[in-house]
Amino acid sequence: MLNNSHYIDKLRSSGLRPTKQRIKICEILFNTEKTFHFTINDLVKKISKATNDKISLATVYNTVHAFKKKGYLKEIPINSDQSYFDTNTSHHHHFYDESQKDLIDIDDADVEPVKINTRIPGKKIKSVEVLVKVEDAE
Amino acid sequence: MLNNSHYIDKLRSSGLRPTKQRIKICEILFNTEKTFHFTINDLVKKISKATNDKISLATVYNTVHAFKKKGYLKEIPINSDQSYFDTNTSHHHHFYDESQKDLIDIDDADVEPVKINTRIPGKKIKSVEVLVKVEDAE
DNA sequence: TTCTACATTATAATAGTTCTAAACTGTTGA
DNA sequence: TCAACAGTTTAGAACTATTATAATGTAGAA
Repeated sequence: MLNNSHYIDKLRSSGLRPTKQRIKICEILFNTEKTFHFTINDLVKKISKATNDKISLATVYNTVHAFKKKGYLKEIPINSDQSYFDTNTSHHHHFYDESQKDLIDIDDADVEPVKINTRIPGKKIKSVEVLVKVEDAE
Repeated sequence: MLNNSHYIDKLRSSGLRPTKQRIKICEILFNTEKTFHFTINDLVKKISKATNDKISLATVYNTVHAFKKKGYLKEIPINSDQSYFDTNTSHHHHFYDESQKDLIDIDDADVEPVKINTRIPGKKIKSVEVLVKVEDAE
């Protein structure tokens, strides 16, 4: 059994009740050193590997959306049949290998800051995402 | 009646048979001075406004995908419940107003070229897309 | 004109996601 | 401690965008 008090505090402090489902999902998403990308489907598989108490699909969706809203997850804009999420919420961009359907972080040091020299009146910038699509070089 | 020989040539030269459905869709997509963004649903509505001969949904999907493949349309990577396409195939980026679900072109002159100082071995870059999400400034 | 490969069509199927409404649970405060 | 309530979970239905199917139609070549 892991020490979950950290997650309990984290959840409670952001106004989310620390239910056992949410704590379990926190463990799966945030207990690793390395951050990673996942789809809902990936997460469901991880959950069923990690525990015998199954978590309903609706709860997985609810939780992922709640975590996204609280800033614990980021959604990555890709055209795909499913949504990709990232446990790395720090500023960074992505490669997307369409043939392999593989998402790869780009170290922020490897990207010159993107300068947008125009604004939309009455709007403020929420995020700037760069997606670099790659394919096999022949 | 418009002069469609241009579209007929365009279609034929790219190996697509110039059917009346494809020509009609060309008229709707490419007859305007200004380029624009659309979803499949938007396009279906435009078609039903523009003509009495309805075009089946499957054909609309087929045609949009064929046009995309030929480079007449670009798909814009956004997380959304539906895909967005752009009749502007030149290099440029986008603002996305999530509250209004509104996509806005960013003039390429207003964006400093995005420099990616890393590569994935064996892969070549296919596209670099910047998506700037905005929200209402309070 | 006839043939054939390509296109269109209506409809069914699929898949990701959201909704619903009932059961359950964490939290608060008496 | 316990009742009460709001927030949460759940199974399954519903929804929606998209793709597949298979029959019919059509453009283009011979």
